[in-house]
Amino acid sequence: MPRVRTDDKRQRILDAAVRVFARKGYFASRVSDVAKAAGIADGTIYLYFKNKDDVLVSLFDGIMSEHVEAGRREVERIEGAPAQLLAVAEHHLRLLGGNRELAVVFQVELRQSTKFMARFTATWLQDYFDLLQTIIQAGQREGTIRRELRRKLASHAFFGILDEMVTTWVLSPQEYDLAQLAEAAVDLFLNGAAATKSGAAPASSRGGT
Amino acid sequence: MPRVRTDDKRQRILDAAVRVFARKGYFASRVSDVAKAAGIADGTIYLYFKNKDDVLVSLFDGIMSEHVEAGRREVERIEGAPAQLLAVAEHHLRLLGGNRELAVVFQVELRQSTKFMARFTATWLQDYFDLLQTIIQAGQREGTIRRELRRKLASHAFFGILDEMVTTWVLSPQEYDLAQLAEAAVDLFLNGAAATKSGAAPASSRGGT
Amino acid sequence: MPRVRTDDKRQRILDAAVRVFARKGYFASRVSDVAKAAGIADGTIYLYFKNKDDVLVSLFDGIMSEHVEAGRREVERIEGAPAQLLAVAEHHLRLLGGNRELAVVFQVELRQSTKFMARFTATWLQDYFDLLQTIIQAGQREGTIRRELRRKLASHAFFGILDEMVTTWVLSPQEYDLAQLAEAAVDLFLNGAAATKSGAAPASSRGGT
Amino acid sequence: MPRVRTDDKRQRILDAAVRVFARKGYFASRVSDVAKAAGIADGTIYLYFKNKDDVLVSLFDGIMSEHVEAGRREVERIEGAPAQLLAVAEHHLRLLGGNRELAVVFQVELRQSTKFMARFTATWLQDYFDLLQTIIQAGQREGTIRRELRRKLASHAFFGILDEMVTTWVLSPQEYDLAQLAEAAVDLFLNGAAATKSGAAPASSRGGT
DNA sequence: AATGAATGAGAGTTCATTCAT
DNA sequence: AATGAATGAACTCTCATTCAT
Repeated sequence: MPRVRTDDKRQRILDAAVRVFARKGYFASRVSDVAKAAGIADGTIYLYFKNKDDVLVSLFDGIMSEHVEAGRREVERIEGAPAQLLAVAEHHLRLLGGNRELAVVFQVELRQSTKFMARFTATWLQDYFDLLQTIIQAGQREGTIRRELRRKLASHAFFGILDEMVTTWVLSPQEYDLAQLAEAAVDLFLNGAAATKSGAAPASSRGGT
Repeated sequence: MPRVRTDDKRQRILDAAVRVFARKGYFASRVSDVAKAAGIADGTIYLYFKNKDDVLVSLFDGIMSEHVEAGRREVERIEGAPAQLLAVAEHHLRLLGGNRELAVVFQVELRQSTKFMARFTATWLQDYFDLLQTIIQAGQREGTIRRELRRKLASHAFFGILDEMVTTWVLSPQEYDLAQLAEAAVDLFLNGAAATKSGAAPASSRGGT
Repeated sequence: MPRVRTDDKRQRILDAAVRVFARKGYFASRVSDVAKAAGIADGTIYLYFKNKDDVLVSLFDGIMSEHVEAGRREVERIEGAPAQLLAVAEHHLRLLGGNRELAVVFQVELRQSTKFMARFTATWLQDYFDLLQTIIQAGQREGTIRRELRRKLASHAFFGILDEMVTTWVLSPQEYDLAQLAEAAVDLFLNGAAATKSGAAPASSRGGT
Repeated sequence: MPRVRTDDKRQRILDAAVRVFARKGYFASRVSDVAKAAGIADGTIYLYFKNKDDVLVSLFDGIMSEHVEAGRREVERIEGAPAQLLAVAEHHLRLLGGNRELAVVFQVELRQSTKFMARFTATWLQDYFDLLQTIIQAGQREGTIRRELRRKLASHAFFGILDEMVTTWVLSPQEYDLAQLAEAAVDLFLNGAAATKSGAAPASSRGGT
């Protein structure tokens, strides 16, 4: 029992942090706010995290490692780049669309600080891009994605579409289902990247129409 | 004459604040950073502003009062809701699109804190919505906007379209001209609100499809 | 039997404390440092000591009680104040000269804080002075020590000579044998306190000879 | 007036720090203790010093730079290594012998921590040794100090004699005049370093032999 | 009106101590 | 008896704000 508690409590702190950070912003949140929200003493946080920054960073790390890992499992389970991209998109949008507070922290707090963003980009985001590039490369081999496409650019574009959808959803007062946009995201991406071109130019529809 | 010098310095502080806040974020910025950027002593800021919060709030107040006032003048000058909305949209997008740092503060910093958001929403945003509702109401009278439309909802939708465009532009690494999207914004709004229905369902057009 | 194990652990903690305190200083040492050095859990220390201060104080108490007790036994066993003083000096110098870390704690850490010094002076040091005064009084009776000498002053002087020898040794980078200075210390003391005066100038003999 | 205050206040903080550190030890002293003793607010200390450590270090720096500088001036003013060494010794012993609290901090607190000692040794102590070595070298040229003597070793020995005298004085309950030991110190040093060995007549060495 | 030295409340963090196991 | 996770008081340091000049 005393050993099991550990992971439990770490998670309780992270859950509390998401709630507090989403509500007041990272800077305005005090460590004691998080502690109170987690129902523990201030000092206890420092048994599980190096400092306040580490709480935020660990939050990202945990979510991202889980997300990237889930993505990798899907890729092995599913055949074909389009279906794989759909799985990734659904996971991405369901993850954040299922927890508005988490999404707020990811889309708003994370971007706030060069410090966090740099650390985040250097680690998990890179892993995510690697996963996407693996899928795209396979798609190029199997003929579902244009061969001449630069993989790095394409992976960023795909991420950008998803990311923007989440940001829009976060900042929007409307309560629509984010996960349902997964198909639209993949469609948008493939309508510019699929080996067989359609006539539609999806890029122009976004950000302005 | 002493009034002019005074307002001059007040403005210099606000300009400095926009730069500093945009770069480091409101919380991470120290009052002394703003003072240094404005080329004045720390204490001088308190001759023009009640406190640090007041600097940020005054910033929003200044921009918004000017913006809303300009909008009102346009409404009197221009005939027809569609043209009026276009004027408002152009002004909105030109204002923020012409000063990325100001846009960062408006789109990111302002949203950070419930405290600021609440105050902002209660005052200038309400004035802005009132202006939009006046236009919409006139449009309903003149027959260019659907009569059964709830005005409050419609004004928020119009603001939302513009706001999301700005946020996207702020967060985007691309350097496109924001003001040029004004027509698209009005078109999007009217394609769902115009008295003569088109086949498009606005909800589906948004979010990426 | 359970008492033996108990005392065993108490001693292990004290030994660990000497090492840790000597290396990092009392204030910079954490209780957990001592616990780790003793190979036990943090909380276990509190089964044997009231608090951190008590560890340091008990350390002094243990050493001093043993030292004073040994001194008393010598006094009963040996005849004549000069020989008794020599025995005490040898014990004092061998005790600390045989354990540099212990000496560091005694000479440096103990002096650090008025709090410790006061407690120490009030108890064991007083016992030590009492022992010395008993010897001196006997010496005065037997005619080996000057009768008009104020006993309190003399006991402090004797202690001072030894103490300073230890401090010098602790702070010195040289690795000489401290116990060998016992004779010199007694000689120095008696050369100023002996009933029959010699012509030696004590000042020149000091500093180690 | 507002400008002059600056150095004044810095000095007041240092003076207060000497008193507080000498009484309670560096670690046990709180920044607020120093502030209170200096009659200022806690935060004010940080206008003059980087942090608590910096107060202690600055204290050493100030005293030592003054001391070394004074030593250099004496060396230029006085002829002959023996007289120069005497001047340095007198200055050293008068400086610390004139302020017991300062001496406590120098002899006890400074030694406590490798951190401080290392910084101190690397800067001012090195300057002090350089000064001593310059004197010794000149003495070797003029024939008052043995030519084959290693200068580094000799400078350390001289410093060691003075330093130990101060430590003894600090730890001693007696209230003797420390500065009066300067002659004895130089005599002790030259009785092992002088080119022509005398029979230890301190008075004669004074003249420059 | 302007300054900037001074303030002190409050932040993050440490660590001696407790207590359920 | 022993543990070590949890506690929270107390520390150092920051920085928004004040006010004598």
